[in-house]
Amino acid sequence: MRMDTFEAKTRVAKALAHPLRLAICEYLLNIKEPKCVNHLANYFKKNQSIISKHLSILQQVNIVTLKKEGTYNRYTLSNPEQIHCIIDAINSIVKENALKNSKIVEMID
Amino acid sequence: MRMDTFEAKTRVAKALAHPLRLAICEYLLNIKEPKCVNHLANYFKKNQSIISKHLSILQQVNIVTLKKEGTYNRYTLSNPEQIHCIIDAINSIVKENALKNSKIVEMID
DNA sequence: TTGACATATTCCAATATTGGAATATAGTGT
DNA sequence: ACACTATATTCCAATATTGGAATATGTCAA
Repeated sequence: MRMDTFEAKTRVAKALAHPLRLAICEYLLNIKEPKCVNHLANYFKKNQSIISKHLSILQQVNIVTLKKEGTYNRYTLSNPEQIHCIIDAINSIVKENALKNSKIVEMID
Repeated sequence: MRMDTFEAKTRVAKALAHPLRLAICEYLLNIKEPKCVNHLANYFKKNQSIISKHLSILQQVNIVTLKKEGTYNRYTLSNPEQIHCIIDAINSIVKENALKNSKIVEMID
């Protein structure tokens, strides 16, 4: 198995592996509209520079696309279907884990 | 938006965000059989301790399940369908990026 | 019990990621 | 040119992740 193939895949996975970046992706997925840095900063109650940096990380692996409109930089998901698949799958795993843990708690009680 | 929800999701995403762990998942997905640490160590040409540690990380978020058989610890994917979705989606994004980059190279030529 | 094998864990140094503050860049209107 | 707004980037200290070596645990069979 060639490991170098996995470097590119890992870059994408890493880009998603941060709570704020994952939240931004889920938000952009639901809102279905390009959103600017300031809007996201207000929405997530974070510094503009933090949001900008995280968007840059997402953009580097083409999870997100930037469209400039005047002074506004509006970001959208580049591949909404794929991001949808990933987020759904992750949510499903997390839900199953929560369910499993609650059953373990029942056994202890 | 509640950020604490994303902590659990991020744990899963982080577990996948490593070239060897992603490769292990893809391998287990294709092989469809529980594999032991030693087998994976040989296959990926890595130390037993490295493989064991990465499997432990995958197990902590229930990406992988351990079945003990004598001295052998055999690991399988806990949620093959979801992992399949995630890996397919990541591969699709990576492929699209490669295509896009090759087109940019064409434009330069 | 002892040895052999399979696996897990601990410790540690190197490296990577992170957030915050400050600074830089860029566009728009006056 | 200037101020104003939106965004990006740089620098830095704190924290997290990593691989490798050594060590510990666990199982079986002689």
